[in-house]
Amino acid sequence: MADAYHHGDLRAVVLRHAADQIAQDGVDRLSLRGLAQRAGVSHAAPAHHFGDRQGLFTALATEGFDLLAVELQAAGPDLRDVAVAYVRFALARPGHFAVLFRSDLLRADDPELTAARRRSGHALRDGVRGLEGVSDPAAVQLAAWSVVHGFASLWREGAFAGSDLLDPSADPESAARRIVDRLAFT
Amino acid sequence: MADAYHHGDLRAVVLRHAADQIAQDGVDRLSLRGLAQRAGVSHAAPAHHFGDRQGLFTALATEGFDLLAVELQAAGPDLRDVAVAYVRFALARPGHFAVLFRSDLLRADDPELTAARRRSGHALRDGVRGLEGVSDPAAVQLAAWSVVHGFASLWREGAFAGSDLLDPSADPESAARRIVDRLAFT
DNA sequence: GCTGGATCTTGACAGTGACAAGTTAGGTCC
DNA sequence: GGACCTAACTTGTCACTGTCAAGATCCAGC
Repeated sequence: MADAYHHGDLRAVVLRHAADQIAQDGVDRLSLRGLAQRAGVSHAAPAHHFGDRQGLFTALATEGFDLLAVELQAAGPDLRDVAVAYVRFALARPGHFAVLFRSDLLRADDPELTAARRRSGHALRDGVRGLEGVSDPAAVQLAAWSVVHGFASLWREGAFAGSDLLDPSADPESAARRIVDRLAFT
Repeated sequence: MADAYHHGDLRAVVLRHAADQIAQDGVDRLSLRGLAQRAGVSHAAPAHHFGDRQGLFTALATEGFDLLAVELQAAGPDLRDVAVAYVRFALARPGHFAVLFRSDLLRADDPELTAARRRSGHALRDGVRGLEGVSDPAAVQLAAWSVVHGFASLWREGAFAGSDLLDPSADPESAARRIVDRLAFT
C-alpha cells in the first residue's frame, strides 16, 4: 500500500504478525508498537481495531478457537482422531494456541470470544459420541482434553526435550497418537 | 525492618510476593518495581538478587521444581497418587506452577534450574515403577504427565468453568482422582 | 460537493526494565 | 580499634511500552 491511510487490511495483518511473533518469542515479548512498526503504520493504529492489549489477545484467541473448531470437526468422529487433531492444531498454530486459555490476557466476557470457545467446545464434545460403552462420558471428555492439552503444552515449551522420554527428532503428531492409542477409558 | 539497608530477607520476601501476585493477576501484570515497593525497598533492589526479570522467574521456577519434587516423592510410589499430587501442587502453588514451563520467561540454561527440573523429573519417573505389566513405560509416563499437566492448567485457567463437564463446586483434587482412576494404561 | 464516520497520525503521559554510579552496613584482618 | 573489603541497597537516568486525547485524512452516501 502506497499511502498509509486506509491500509485496508490492518486488522488481519496485525493479527497475523502477532501470531507469528508469539510463536517465535512468546507472549511476553510482544509489543503493540512493534506490531505497528512491522505493519508500517503509526504506533497507535492497532488500538483503533483492538482497543488495547487485551483486545488484541482476545481477537487472536477468538480466531484461534474458530480455527480449532474447524480442525476438530474435520477430524471426527473418532475421539482419538479428534485428540490428535487438537495436538496438530496446537503445534501448527502456536501463536494462537498460546493465547487460547490465558485468562489473564483475555477479556473473558467478550461475546465473540465466548461464542467461538463454545463452538470448539462442541466440536470436542462431539468426539466423545464416537466412543461406546463408556460409563462416565464427562470424565472421558475431561481426560481426553487434559491429555492432549497437556501434551501439546509440554511439547511446545520444550519440557520433553531433556527428559529422554521421547526421541528428540520424533514428530509430535505420531507421538501423540502413540500415547492416545495406549490409553483406555473404562 | 526499621532500616532499609540489609533487609536481611529480601530475596525470599520478593519471591514470596511474586508467587502471590502471579497467582492473583497472572505473570503478565507482574512488575519488578511493584514487588520492590511492596517489600519496602528501592526500585532497583530486586535486581541485585535476581539480575533481571528472567532471573526472578528462573529463581521462582527453581524453587517451584524443588517443591514439586518433594510433593511427588512424598506421594509415591503409586503412579496414581503421584499424578494427583501433581495436580494438588499446581493448584496449591499456582504462582510457581504458572512459571515452571514458561521457557520464554526463564533462563533455560541456568544450572540450578536444570538441576531442580531434573529432580522433579526423577520423582515423576519413580512413580511409573509402581505400575506393572506395562509394555511401553515411556509412553505411560508421557501420558500420565500430560494428563495431570493438562488438567491442572485447564482448571487453573478456568477452562472447565463454563463447560458443564464438572460441577463448578467440585474440588479439583477429587476431580483429578476421578479422571486418573478411569484411565487405564495398556 | 458536502457531510459523517471510519481509519489512521501526532503528541503526550505515567509506568516499566535495565543500567551505571554512588552509599551504607557488616564482617575480617592486622 | 581502625582500615578495608564486599555484599546489599539507593539514586538517577535512559529507552521503551501501553494508553489516551486531539487532530488529520480518506471514503461512501446523499
